[in-house]
Amino acid sequence: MTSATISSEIDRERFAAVGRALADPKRLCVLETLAAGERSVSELSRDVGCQVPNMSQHLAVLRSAGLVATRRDGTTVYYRLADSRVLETYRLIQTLAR
Amino acid sequence: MTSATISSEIDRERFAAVGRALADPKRLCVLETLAAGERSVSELSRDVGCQVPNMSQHLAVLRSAGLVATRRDGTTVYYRLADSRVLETYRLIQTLAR
DNA sequence: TGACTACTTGCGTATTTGCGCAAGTGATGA
DNA sequence: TCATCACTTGCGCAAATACGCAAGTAGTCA
Repeated sequence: MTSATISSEIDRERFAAVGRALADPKRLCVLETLAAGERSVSELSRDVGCQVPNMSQHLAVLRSAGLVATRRDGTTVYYRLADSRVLETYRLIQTLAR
Repeated sequence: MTSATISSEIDRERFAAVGRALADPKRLCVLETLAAGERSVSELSRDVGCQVPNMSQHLAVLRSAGLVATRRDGTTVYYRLADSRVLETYRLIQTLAR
């Protein structure tokens, strides 16, 4: 099939939320880091280069878009990619950006 | 390969521009419409349901992200999807949005 | 219970984005 | 050249977003 299914406005709003999650370089950096394995918030904060509260907010965006998942161990929260399609999508976007 | 390549900040900025282009429901509606074939600005404006200047701005975003291409015929500008990967990416995003 | 670590949330601010409306540009045809 | 159609650009405003900093919450351990 070459033609697209026409979505409802409500569905497009959800799809756009995924787009928004992918619309910030710091969040993309998070995805790249998580591709190597799960990381805590403070680790991500250090690797990406921003403050912990700011990282927490970025992670909330990724999380509510369903791109990352979490696991708690004691006081530490570990984030991971929610699905292999996340990286697949990001790679496609990379090839798309000329 | 499962691990991701770490990009430069400059590259991630370009990738994020693609994300931003995909971050608005009206622009996603444009992509769905263009999946059926090229359309003029006024046609898109009518189909998507917004004013022509607004559509022109949305198209500029999609264009500068490299997602759509144009062809001029007289006074009419026809827009089309720039690449089959655009729709491929959008479909992946659709499956990703739970 | 109290101190500590790890993270989240609230708040104020600067920047960006989407939109409507008006004005500008560019190609066509009388 | 002038009028017209199709589109783009400029401008002002409201809403959304990213950020830093302060405060709050949650789990652990003495």
